[in-house]
Order: sequence, then C-alpha cells, then structure tokens
Amino acid sequence: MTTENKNIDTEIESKFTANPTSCGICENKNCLINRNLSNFKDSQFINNKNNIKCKKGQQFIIEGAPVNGLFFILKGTVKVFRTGINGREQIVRFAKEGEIIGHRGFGTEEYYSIGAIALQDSVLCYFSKENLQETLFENPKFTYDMMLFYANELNGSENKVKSISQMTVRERVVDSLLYIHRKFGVLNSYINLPLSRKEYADYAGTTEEQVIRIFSSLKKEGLISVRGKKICITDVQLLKNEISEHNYFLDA
DNA sequence: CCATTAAATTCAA
DNA sequence: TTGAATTTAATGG
Repeated sequence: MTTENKNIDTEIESKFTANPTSCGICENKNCLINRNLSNFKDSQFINNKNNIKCKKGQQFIIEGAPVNGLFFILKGTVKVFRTGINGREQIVRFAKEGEIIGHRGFGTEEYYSIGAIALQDSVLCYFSKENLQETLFENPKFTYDMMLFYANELNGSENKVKSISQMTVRERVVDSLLYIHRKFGVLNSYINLPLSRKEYADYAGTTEEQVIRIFSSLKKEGLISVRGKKICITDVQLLKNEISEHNYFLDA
C-alpha cells in the first residue's frame, strides 16, 4: 500500500471514529440524501440525524405509533407490512440499502399505518420531521427527488393492487419471486435474500401452504430449484412467461 | 386448518 | 467441526 493511500485511509478512519455513519463516507450512492450531498454543504441537516442499529427480527416501526421522522436504510434489508383483520400480515414491500421507510405517514398522517422489521442486522439513519422539513423548504432539487420517489412508490402500489386483484395465486407467487429476484439480485445463482415461505405468502397475499405447493410444482416444471430458503430461478424468461398476460412491470 | 415427517439451521461443546 | 436441539418446510388428511 502506498503512503498516499495510507493517508487517505487514516483520514477516512478518523471520520469514521467521529461518526461511523457519516453521509460523507457513505457508500449508498442510490440514497436520496447521498445523491444530494453537495446541496447540504452549509447545512446542519446531515449532522442532525441519528443512527439506529437493529438486530435481525427487530421491529423499529410499530403500527399506530406517532410519526416523528423518516428512516433511511444504511445497511441491511427490511420488510414493511400492515396487519389485517384476523391478524394476518400483508407485506407491503421489501426495502434495501438507500431506501426510505415510513414516508407515507410523513407530513399528513399522525400515526404509522405500517410496521417495519429488520430482516437482517441493519443500521438505519433517522431524520426528524423538523430537520427534514427545513431542508425540503430550502432545497428544491432534493424536494424534487423526493417527489419522484413518492411518484414511483405510488406506481408500485397501484401495480400491487392490480396484481392482487387480477392474478391467480400461482401468478402472484411467481410475480413475488421475480420481484425479489429483480430487486435483490443473485448470489452464487441463488436469490440474494433468504425469505421464509410465510414471508412469500404474506407478500403474495396467500398462505404458507400454497406457496410451498406452488414452489414444489415450479420445481417439478424445472423453473426453479430450491435448497431450503435458498431459491434459484433457473430460467427467468420462462418464469416471466407465466405472468406475461398481466404485463410486465409489476415493480410494486 | 392441523398433524406428521423430513429437512435445514442454530448453537454450544 | 460436529451433532443434538430447535426451527422451518413439505405433504396428506
């Protein structure tokens, strides 16, 4: 290692010690905050955030709790859900690094209508309502980015409505597989996010048993292969054909 | 939905 | 690293 590199390293390290999650050294280039960093130069905005560590399985947003701010995911993955009448969980979406959690309640709603649980050990960046509002007023570019994000979210949720109301159970399960695959990618040819059958069911709006049975038939048909929670989509195109009549971009 | 068996994962020695 | 304990998956009623 060169001396130059060493200096850079120590510099980064000292920043890290001061604030291990400072936006300045954050790797999440798809984070809204990170993309607008240059606009926050003289602002206290990013210094006024809090970092929250979440263990796997820990719930950090509880349905019905008052909204005080917004979470960004620094590290890890999270599921966002809503509880139905008979206590059944409807998973609204899965979120990964750089994404925003709890935004629906921001501004207008007083209480969260969703819950959120960390699927792995995760680190969150928390911005208070006041802090965020101030920056949104001052910073049109950032506000515009936020608006695009909301628009995109709405598009996704409209697609979700369509998929649940018009697709068969099998199609919804296939669609869920493709969504996770597209969003979280692949590691050693397996989908890079281990989910239980129940979680697939809660996302697809069906039961654990249905998912297990559909997985088995997909396996028989050679569309996927499975090892425990690890799932490999052998032919993405073939799987897409399964839902092709419903049109393509179910980005929910 | 529940019961049973098989399989996978965790955990501690 | 192993295998016993616990959790999760698969299947059939």
